[in-house]
Amino acid sequence: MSKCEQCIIKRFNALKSLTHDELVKFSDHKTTLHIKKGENLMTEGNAINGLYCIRDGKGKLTKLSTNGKEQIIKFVKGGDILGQRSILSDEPVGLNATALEDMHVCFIPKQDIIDTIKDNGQFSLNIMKIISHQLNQANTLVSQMAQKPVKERLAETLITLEMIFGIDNEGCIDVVLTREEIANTIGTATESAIRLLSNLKKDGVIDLINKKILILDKSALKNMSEGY
Amino acid sequence: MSKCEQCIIKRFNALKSLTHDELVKFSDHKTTLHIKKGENLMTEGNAINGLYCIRDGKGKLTKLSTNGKEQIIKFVKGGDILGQRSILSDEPVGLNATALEDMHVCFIPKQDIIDTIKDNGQFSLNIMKIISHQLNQANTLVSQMAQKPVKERLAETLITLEMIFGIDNEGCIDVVLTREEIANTIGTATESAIRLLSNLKKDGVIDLINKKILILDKSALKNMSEGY
DNA sequence: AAAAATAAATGATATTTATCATTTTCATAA
DNA sequence: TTATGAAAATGATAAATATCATTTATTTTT
Repeated sequence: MSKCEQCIIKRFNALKSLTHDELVKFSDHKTTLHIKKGENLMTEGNAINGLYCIRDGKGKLTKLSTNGKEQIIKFVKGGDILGQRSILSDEPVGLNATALEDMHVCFIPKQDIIDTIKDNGQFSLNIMKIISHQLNQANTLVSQMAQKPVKERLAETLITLEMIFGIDNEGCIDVVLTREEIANTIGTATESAIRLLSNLKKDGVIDLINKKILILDKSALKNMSEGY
Repeated sequence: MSKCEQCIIKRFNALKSLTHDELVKFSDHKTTLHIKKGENLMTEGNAINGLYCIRDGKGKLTKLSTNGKEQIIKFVKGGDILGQRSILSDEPVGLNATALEDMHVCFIPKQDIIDTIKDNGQFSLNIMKIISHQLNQANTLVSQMAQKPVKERLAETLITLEMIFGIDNEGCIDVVLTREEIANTIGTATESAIRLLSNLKKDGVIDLINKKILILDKSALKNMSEGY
């Protein structure tokens, strides 16, 4: 099994501030999971007993609302860590984490994380920074969901998806989502999302290639996301 | 000027884990502010150089969306602390904090907070817990805003307001909000909020006494907030 | 490769919500 | 105290969005 000390992924997240000894400890205690597309890594309401570090693959973080609809709160990919919020607040997991494609994930036991937070001030601060940043993002999202019409939210979401997942060699946003998942991201009915996407294609703003989306006119999308 | 060591407010927030020496240091360095109704304590986009601890009074945390509308993200009151997210992530303030009524607020310089986070593991953990909890709340709010219709969001909001601010001696929710502020909380037009409140009154679920709201049938509201 | 299942697309319509216009109520200061 | 302005309320209408029904396309299974 590969070792944390040599793992390239850690350069991109809070684990970069770990000492060599801490990395060795993590490496000794970690387990590696293979999550297949559609499977859950974490489930809303469950207790969690460690931190997940995504090596590769893509996932969605969702919340089930009381009316049974799924809301996608955030997308994740290699380098992201999951579970820190729940570990720190000692609350159950607040979101479902589901694989959008096969994922490799390392699991580090809770006690190692807690110990390291106490010992390593820089690590502690990095984790705080991540959560603080996520809180800011979530607040922004609340405002957007509450104030922006569906069309603007879709435009915003397409830009965000390209930023998160980048583009493939055809220029398409490098993630495959169903229309339903797009609808659940912007908080609208699937049919509404389909119609708006069709309109964007008709207007030459995007193209729909196989299961992926190609942004043709990003500045048009940007304007649209701001209500112009 | 009163001293942090003797302040009763600190029992209700992260400051309760401070040592006597730390409290004395905070007390020596703190300044006390009097924020009048309508005035801003923090402004979105500005840098912040300390932590605010609310002694008394009530406030709203808002965000201005690109179309110029105000979204209320959260309400605050005595015992709450403000600015921790910005201090930790070293980012500008993400929200405006505005007094809903006159407030007394203590300001503790950033460096004292940072030093204490490094020295006092329990304080550090408490701050993390607060932010983690807020992140969970914000994620829930995203889902509610995106998935629930306006009527359900209003019902939810009324219950939340009563939980946060409690009731006065007439049984009314103990905060005065304009219709516009209620609309900006649930993310709808002022007229829509007014109409829904009038309907709730007509149906005997709430009463509108002076500038305050009295919840008459909480279980009806609860059902309504869940779509029944 | 055909059949079955799932996802995407489209149309018709209903419902929700916003906007604009006007009136009424309430608070505040000249 | 009345004049002035703001907030609240109400009506009429328009726009946005959801729902339901149906068709077409795409995957998956047999």
